[in-house]
Amino acid sequence: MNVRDRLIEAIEQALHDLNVDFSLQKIHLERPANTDHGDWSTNIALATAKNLNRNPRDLASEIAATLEQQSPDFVEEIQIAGPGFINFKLNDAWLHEVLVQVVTAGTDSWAAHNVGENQRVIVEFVSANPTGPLHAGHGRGACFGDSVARLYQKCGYSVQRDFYINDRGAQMRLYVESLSARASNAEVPEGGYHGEYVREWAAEMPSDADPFEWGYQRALRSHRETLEALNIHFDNWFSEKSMVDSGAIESTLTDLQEARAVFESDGAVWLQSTQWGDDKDRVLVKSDGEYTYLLPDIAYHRDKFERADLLVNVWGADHHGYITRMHAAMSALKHKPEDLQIAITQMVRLQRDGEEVKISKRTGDIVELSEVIQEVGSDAARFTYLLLSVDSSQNFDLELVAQQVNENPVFYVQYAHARIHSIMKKADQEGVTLPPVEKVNLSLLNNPRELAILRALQELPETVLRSTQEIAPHRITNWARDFASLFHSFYHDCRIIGEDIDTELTEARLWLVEASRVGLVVSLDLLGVSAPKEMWREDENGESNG
RNA sequence: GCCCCUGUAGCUCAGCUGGAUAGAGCAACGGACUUCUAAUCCGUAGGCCGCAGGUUCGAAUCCUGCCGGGGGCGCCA
Repeated sequence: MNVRDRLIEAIEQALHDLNVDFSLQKIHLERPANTDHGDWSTNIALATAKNLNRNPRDLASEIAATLEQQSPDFVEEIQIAGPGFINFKLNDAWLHEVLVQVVTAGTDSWAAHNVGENQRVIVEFVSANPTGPLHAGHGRGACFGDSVARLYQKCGYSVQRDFYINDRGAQMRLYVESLSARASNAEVPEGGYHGEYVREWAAEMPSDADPFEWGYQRALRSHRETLEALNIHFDNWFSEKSMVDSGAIESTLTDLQEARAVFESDGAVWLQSTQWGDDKDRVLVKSDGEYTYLLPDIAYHRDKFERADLLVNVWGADHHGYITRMHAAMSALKHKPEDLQIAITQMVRLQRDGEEVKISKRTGDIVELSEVIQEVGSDAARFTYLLLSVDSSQNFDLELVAQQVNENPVFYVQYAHARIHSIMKKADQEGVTLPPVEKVNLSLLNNPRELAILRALQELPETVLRSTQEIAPHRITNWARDFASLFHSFYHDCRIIGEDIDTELTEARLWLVEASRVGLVVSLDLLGVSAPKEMWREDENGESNG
């Protein structure tokens, strides 16, 4: 049992002994921001005092006194502070235990959880129309979705990544017509696609090719290549058209009819989504007999629920209005709305040197995602996309993100990892043999820099869990950046290898370095960012000075 | 008009399942290389947390209203 759970248990016991009813309260144990307030703190006295009609500080004192009597050996001091907080100062040994736990778990297991219990999750993201290249905005959804999938995996879920392809309907038709028109030097149809890429692709298209099939494959290849450049791989590319052929769309409609969720009016078939809180009913089949986008999408979600227990969708801000109707449709099909989680990503504005970039210099169109990756690199693109909460709109400055400068945190974090490998290499060169961690005197690690690293590592599992629950990978990005900072400070203050460093201390610090490596690798992996073993800055002449 | 996101240091943003003195990066200023990579570190300065009420022992955080920014409100996808 870890320290936190043991503390909670001790508190519960104390409350029990005092006959304090805390059934309404969960015992909240947190690490105070200010280390003067101890290693752990609880507000339980504040939270329960009111119902008991007691003074919180008095209650806190009683709880503390009871705790003192049965206090676990690792507790060094218990203090009452402020309006009634109970603060625990722990022996540093608890952090040395953390070190052992981290290196024992290693990069595969540290911060991993079982909460998923192998439940199946489908994360659906990007799902761009196969009518043209991905643009910079798709990049955010792509990196976010992939990182969310990694988080679910880390939490013990069985994860699949889905890409839904709208390969039928009006948009697809217009795209194919535009492609054919360009191929034969005809006019692009009304409402068609005018982008430069249509010209380029039309020029590639063999004269005997079927424009629909060829155009579809060409767009898909473009998506796939761009996503692979970000190291994003989908398990399923799910075709909308395939559901027409398989009859899945028709049987979905039947299911909805049997659920009494649809009605006919004005020659159209409607989903009575107002039954489930929508502000109006929605058309499923138009009066001309065509499906709207909604019905195939419902059929697709029905299919996903056959393959998974939990669905996570990543949608752009322009789709937020569809959440209610999709939840309504799932409710009609007897699924729990909370089993369909929908994350909305806000807009991305591309900039260069602070100026908004609307148009690609190369194509004259919207800037393609592939151009962004080419300009800044995959690691910087991913880290930057994942730096902010997706609830905030993002200014993505190409100039800044491409630069290997201080303002760009991705290199700062990666550099911490590179430094670790430098240390390992040095240790190797110096012929240091590192004994197993149980044989090393970890109590020598008492420098505030060293202890700060262990505190942060201790927090990573909880950060991972929260990131997953909140579908918020930016928490990991921020953890990684803060952690890199702690590591750089430690590195600066604590020499690890040298003639004037005691062998025992070298050993303890090397294990701390290894634990740090675990933390960095775990967090970078959740972000899909590489952990390089070496990094050399290029000088002005573009030459490596390493 | 209705719905969603958002407003925190000069800039970009964390913090928002209520907690103690509101944090980080960058920019500014001042320091630190004989070292395992100075792509680093240390320090200083910088705040009516959009505004006004409310709930609470306690509000950046929750509720209501208002103001500003972005997005969405089709038998389009």
